[in-house]
Amino acid sequence: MAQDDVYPVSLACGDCPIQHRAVCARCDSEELVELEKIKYYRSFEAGQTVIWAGDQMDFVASVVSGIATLTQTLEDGRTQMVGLLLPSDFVGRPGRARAAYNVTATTDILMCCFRKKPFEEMMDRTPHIAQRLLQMTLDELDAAREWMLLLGRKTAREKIASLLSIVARRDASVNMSTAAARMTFDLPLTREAMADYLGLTLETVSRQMSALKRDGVIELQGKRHVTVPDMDRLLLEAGDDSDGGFLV
Amino acid sequence: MAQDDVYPVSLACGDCPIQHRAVCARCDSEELVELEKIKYYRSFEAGQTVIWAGDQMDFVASVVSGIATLTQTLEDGRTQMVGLLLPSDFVGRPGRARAAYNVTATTDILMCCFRKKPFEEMMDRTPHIAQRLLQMTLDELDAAREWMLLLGRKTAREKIASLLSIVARRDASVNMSTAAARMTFDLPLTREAMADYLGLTLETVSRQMSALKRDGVIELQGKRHVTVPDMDRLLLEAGDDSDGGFLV
DNA sequence: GAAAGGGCTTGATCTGAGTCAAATTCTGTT
DNA sequence: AACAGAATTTGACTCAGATCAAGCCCTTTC
Repeated sequence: MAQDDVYPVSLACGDCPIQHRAVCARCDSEELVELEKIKYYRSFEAGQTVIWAGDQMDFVASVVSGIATLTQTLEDGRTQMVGLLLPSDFVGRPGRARAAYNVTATTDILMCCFRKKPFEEMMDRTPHIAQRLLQMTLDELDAAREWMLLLGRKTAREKIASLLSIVARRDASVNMSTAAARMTFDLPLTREAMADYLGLTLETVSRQMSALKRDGVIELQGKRHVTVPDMDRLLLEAGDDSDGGFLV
Repeated sequence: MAQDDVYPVSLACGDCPIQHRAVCARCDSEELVELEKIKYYRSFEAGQTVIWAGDQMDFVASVVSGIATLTQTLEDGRTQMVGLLLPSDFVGRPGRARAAYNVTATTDILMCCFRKKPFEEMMDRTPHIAQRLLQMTLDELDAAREWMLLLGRKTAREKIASLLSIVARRDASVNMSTAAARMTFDLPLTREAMADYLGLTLETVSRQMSALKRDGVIELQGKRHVTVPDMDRLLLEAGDDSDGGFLV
């Protein structure tokens, strides 16, 4: 994906069919053109820390390609992942200066950045941007709260099933397919990262993955490729009554 | 508190010394006057459900007095509190129609409401409101993420200590006192509500409260009045390295 | 002031997930 | 193809917190 083909569309538009990806030709609005003028790119390798908690943040950014994680840490090293940054997701905030969590690249990533000052000035001129940013933040807040339910009240098995169904759903929306009964996807996380996300240990994650496999809920090809023979069964295991609505 | 004395200041202003309370005379700005024109009030008794998950939301609102909780529930009844609504806190969102969680009054509450349509029109005219709302939402997101760390990685004792220090801090900011070493405050939650907030059972909450009392970290007068002889000790028990920054 | 009921505490026991340790599979490299 | 190192799985054991079950302490009510 060449840099110059990329637009940070999620900031300008919430209605694109491929809204969770970075490129959308339909979005060539005025705001987008303005955003284009003040953007610049930074790339990071897998494993690199993009932002340290406590860092002075003089920019905001949106992920163009790759995956990064938001994590919080206790002094003694216990860590909890608090968010996943996927292409088109936004990080940083206007105003206040210090980062509240670490952002680490899981794969090689490319980020589309805006220095804070011009970005804020632009927000003042085009209310649409602030409103879109508000929408996105509210969605993230809903997702965070759904995650709180998972962390506080679900069993290890339910947690794993929930995570798998979220990754599957995201994958489905990328592929634009309707939610098929049977589907296959890649797990972009190590067992350790899954554990940090779910508030478990990696051993427990591994055991529950094996259990789900033994019970026929999932099939594994290698460690990272997952096939779900029956999506409804997986959702049942996840314990969500609603039809989902997780956002990742 | 007479209704007519009340302004939903948090929407108009983020800089008031009493920003987490509802009344601020300094805030008589133009936006505030506009907000005044479209507001109306609703009150609820303790125990009443203000909003059901899935409800059509045709209004947004800000708490004037009293306390309400946001909760999410699994089919089988397991519940997780995902937020606390205190005076000046905001609930609801422009755009999208359905509520994602239950809102229940803990005490009698008074809410300052705005029908969605006029509120959105106003947001279009005064970008300041959208930006302020964005700030508030980002603060809530940070708080939610800090809570995820608590739910995923802290021990029962640390969870209790964290909750106490949050309530204490909020109380301190209300009383405008500097963080004193020794302080006394009211716990506005039952043991069961604390359990739902912390992802524990009420028995465990009770046991840990007793343990903290036995160890001299807190003193209890009755069930709801807490004295913390040494705030630093409590913060140490909470396991947070940082100087806090929780928002409730 | 007796009874009733809700909130809270305490005890005994159980269990799901953590811990520690070892074996296994996968990956890339020479 | 053999090796090295990391990621993952599996096993044995432990323990923090859940569950089940009384009992206690306040209010409220008659």
